[in-house]
Amino acid sequence: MELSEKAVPAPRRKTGRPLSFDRDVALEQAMLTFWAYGYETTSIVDLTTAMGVTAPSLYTAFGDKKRLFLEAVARYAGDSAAMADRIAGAATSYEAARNMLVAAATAFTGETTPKGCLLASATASGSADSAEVQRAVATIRGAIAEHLRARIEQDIAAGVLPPGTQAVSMAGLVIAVIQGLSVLARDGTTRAQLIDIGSTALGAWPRK
Amino acid sequence: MELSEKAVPAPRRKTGRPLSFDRDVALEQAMLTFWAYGYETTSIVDLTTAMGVTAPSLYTAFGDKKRLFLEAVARYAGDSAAMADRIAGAATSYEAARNMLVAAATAFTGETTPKGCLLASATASGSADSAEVQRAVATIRGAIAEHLRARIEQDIAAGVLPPGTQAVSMAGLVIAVIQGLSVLARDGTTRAQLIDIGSTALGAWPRK
DNA sequence: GATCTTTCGTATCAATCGCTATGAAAGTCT
DNA sequence: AGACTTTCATAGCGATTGATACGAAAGATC
Repeated sequence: MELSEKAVPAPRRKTGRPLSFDRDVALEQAMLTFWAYGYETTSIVDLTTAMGVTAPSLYTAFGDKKRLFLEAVARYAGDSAAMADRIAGAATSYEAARNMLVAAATAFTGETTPKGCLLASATASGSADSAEVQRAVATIRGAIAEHLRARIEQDIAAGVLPPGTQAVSMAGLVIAVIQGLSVLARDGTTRAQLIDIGSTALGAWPRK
Repeated sequence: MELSEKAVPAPRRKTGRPLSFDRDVALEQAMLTFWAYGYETTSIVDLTTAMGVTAPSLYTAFGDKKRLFLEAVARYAGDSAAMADRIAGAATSYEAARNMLVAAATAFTGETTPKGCLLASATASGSADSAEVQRAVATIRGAIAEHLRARIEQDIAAGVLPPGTQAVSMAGLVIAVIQGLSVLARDGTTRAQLIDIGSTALGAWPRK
């Protein structure tokens, strides 16, 4: 379960002038800004304004824009990792999928957070500069899909799901629907409608 | 069936020096560039390079970046409008949905076109500047969903689908899966896998 | 051919992009 | 206290952003 690799939060020297701001709070604000505007379309000024920090402080504390984004994604995925934990903990893969879909629909329509999914909204670009960013979010999606796939295989082996069940396709469907819900959430679709769509998707779940 | 409002291609004066380039070809290249890089992350230089046109020519022929994008989207949606036509023409709403999903999975993994969906990749940003762009692509998604919903209602009335069928949720699911397939296509998922996921989603279709 | 209209290529515009040089300030260390 | 280390705020770096001013060039109209 290493979705976020902890990314070495900071060396934290023993001497020198201490940070005048709360690093975690600033990172949280950066995450929300990236969540709202995406990676390339979030400017350093946007970040420094939201974080309440000057540009040099941002760079000394987080490296550069890309590393700040990756750290923000790791924090965001930390919440997703908790969701991934629920995959293993769920009674069945069906319930795991249902929990994921409902959690996604709820998170994507939060009132104190931007609409949609940070991972889905991160990159609209295929530029070489943001290739690493694209890989990072794709890796997280792949990891979540892999966890769900393994949980489905487990149900197949246990006889909860029919032998012919396509675990990869089922897991892929859940991920696709979740990312699709993010798009619809940005379009203004309500939480109730998103949950209905997620519930409808579960109709594709094989029954024994 | 007015998905793309034709957007007034150009006034086309009778006098003056004629365009030295093919406007349709240039628009096609602009569409492909936006498709690959998104709206905000596509620069004017990117466009002029791909279109083989200088910046002043681009502005005199297409207005500004936003109008060029909207016209490019209208052209892209023209292909989607053909897909929407197939909704009405399909024997059942199930086959309409199946055709849409397969067509999407195929288009999103084309070898001569960028990966994913232009509409899904257009905006990663919620900035005020691109609000109109976001509304435009959302409107197209809504129009396609509405066509499919109407086709589903038609099947319900004809007794092809059970009376309790949630047409809005079913149509929303198809749109969500299609937009999700775009994300997965960008991640590198193969065409075969995308088609499998689309086929799996159809398992949610109500049976009489 | 003269005139008019429009597009052409060249050379930019101000604004913003991500990022940093610089020296003063604020701490911890011996 | 004095030396050392790191962050602070100010100011600005070169590069790129979307969009144009300008005059020459190319065609239609008379």
